[in-house]
Amino acid sequence: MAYWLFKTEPDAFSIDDLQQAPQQSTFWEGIRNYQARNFLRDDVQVGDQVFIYHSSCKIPAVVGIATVTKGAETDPHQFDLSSDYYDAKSSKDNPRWVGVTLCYQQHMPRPVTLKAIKADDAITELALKKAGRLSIMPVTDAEWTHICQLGGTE
DNA sequence: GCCAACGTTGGC
DNA sequence: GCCAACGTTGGC
Repeated sequence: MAYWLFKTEPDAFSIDDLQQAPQQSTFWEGIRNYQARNFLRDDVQVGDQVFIYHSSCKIPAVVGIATVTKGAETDPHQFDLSSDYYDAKSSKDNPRWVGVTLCYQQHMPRPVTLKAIKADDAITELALKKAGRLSIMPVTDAEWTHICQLGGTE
C-alpha cells in the first residue's frame, strides 16, 4: 500500500465535489503530464491512500483523503473532440492517457496549507515542496503520517 | 493578473 | 539528440 498526493483545482473539482459524487467516487480524469501518467499507470494500486490537494486557489492546501478503488483505465476524454482534454496524437490502439478511480474518505479537520508544509522541517521529500507542476506525486510513509497529524486525522 | 519555473514541441 | 521557443501551471 502506498501514499500519493493528487492536485486539483477546487473551481473545477473540489474535495466537496468528490464527497457529493455518486458513491462518493470519481474517475480522476484529465492527467496530461507524462510523469504523472506513469505513476497512475505503473504504480498507483487499488487500496492506496491519496491526499487531495487544492491548487490555484486562495489557500492551497491538503484538504482531505481518498482511497484508490480502481486502477488505471483509459481516459476517454482524450478521444473526445469537444473536451479540453482531447489529444489528437493519442490513438485508441495505443492510448496515451489513463485515470484511476478515487473514493472519498474524509476531509482534513484542519487543512494542511502549502505554507505550513513549506515551513515544516520534517517535510523534505514531498515534491510539492520543490514546486514543480507535477499533479500526481508519491508521499513517503513518514510524511503521510506527519501531514495526517498536522491535519488532525487519526 | 503577473511572472517564474518547468514540461513539451519542433527545427536543425 | 540538442536546445530555443513556446505553453501551462500555480503561487503570490
